[in-house]
Amino acid sequence: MLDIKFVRKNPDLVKENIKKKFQDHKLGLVDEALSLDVSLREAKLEADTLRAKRNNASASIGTLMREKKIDEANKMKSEVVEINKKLEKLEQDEESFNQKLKKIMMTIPNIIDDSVPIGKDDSENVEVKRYLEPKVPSFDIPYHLDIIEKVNGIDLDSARKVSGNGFYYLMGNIARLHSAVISYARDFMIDKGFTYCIPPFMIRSEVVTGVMSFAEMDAMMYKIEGEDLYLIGTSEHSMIGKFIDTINDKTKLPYTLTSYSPCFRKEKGAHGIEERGIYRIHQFEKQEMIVVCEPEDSASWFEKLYNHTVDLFVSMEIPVRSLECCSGDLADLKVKSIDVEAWSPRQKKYFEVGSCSNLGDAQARRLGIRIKDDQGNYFAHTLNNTVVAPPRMLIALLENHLREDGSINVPKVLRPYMGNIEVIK
RNA sequence: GGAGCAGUACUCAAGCGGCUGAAGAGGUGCCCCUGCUAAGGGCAUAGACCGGGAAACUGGUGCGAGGGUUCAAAUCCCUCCUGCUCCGCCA
Repeated sequence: MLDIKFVRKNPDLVKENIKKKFQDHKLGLVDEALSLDVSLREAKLEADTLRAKRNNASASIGTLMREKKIDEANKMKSEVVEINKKLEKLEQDEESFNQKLKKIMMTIPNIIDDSVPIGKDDSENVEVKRYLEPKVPSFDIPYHLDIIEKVNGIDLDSARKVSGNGFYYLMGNIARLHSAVISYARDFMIDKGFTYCIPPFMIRSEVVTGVMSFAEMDAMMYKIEGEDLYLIGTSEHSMIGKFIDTINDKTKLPYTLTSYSPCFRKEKGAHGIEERGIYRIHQFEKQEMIVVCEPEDSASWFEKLYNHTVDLFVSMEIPVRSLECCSGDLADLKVKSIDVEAWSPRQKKYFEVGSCSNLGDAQARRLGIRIKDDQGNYFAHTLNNTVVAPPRMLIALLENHLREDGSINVPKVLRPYMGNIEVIK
């Protein structure tokens, strides 16, 4: 969400940015917002003047009553009643202008970073760099589910019976591998100086509507019946929620947090649940990182964040690449975004295992996350990035560490978390 | 989950319909006094958000949140949230 003052001063820049994102249908919104802004300020000025009159009149009624000048007081009272009648309409206008303006401002995209490549959709995303050589072994790599089933690592039949499609029982060493990845990722991030955090897994509707749009909410969030609570779709929800409406002491920044949580998603719409496997499911676990920092530091944090994910995967000997989101594929709130993709030797292509975003001050403005110094206060910048989401990343791990006999090599860094097992058979 | 009490500025706290945008105390800052220390005196100290104005300045909102009653709400009523105490129930 942009600052309306910024739009007032730079309408052309805002329009230019919309064009860069190939959302020309939104161009009209800029002028619409500006004219609503004018109407809103006019209504506000008029209403404020009336409110000032009312405050004065009410104060003098008090004085008159004390002096027992009842008649005069009653006369004033009826004046105030008149003012209130006029105000009623004006206040409605104020409210409706404000709502409309806010709604439009929510859909005007954030100004993207100059470095973001221009492109229409995800087909024009740009590979930034590859890490480790993407190898294809001489033997065939089976579908990930088959790999896991061969080592008795999953029970989908029971999960379907107990919870339905989109759930799984991870079993034995695969379950252990899953936990090992989470534990390793946690320690990896702690070593990078992040503060480990286990957040609430349910959040109030107030927070939900703060951190996402209604459409997203409908497509993703599970509601707890009879409670004003939703299961989180990612720990980012609780982690950013932690900072809603806060004024943060400049000296305490940056906040660099890494959080663990299960994630619950309806996955309604677009893709749906895959029939076979653990690529897209209703419940998974994720280690996340978020940063709340000074505006001038967000660009450098962005670089650090996605590189942490890259380093983590490289340390597990999984080839990855960084892929920059082009302008057209970039979500409206984001200034810049890079996906980390892992190599799939089966599909002979990379697939997404993490996503790193710099939101600039857009999220902070929307949620009221501010920084205070002796000059005053201003909006923080926020960033978030996946450290690792094991069920999905397990696909990459299994495919890249599969041996010809169907056993799975445990990456060295994970062995301490696996009772020093070297191979899963 | 039940019962009771509470939520006011950096902190504690008074106020319980108009004279309160908020007494008082502490803290903090500046100044004075004191050989040093302990102590004392004076002055200042609501941040935030949204408007208007070239500016000086000025209007509005704001006493946990949201509604309501009233000419007028920190103050009365309702809902919710949070904290504390007791009971119940549990890892």
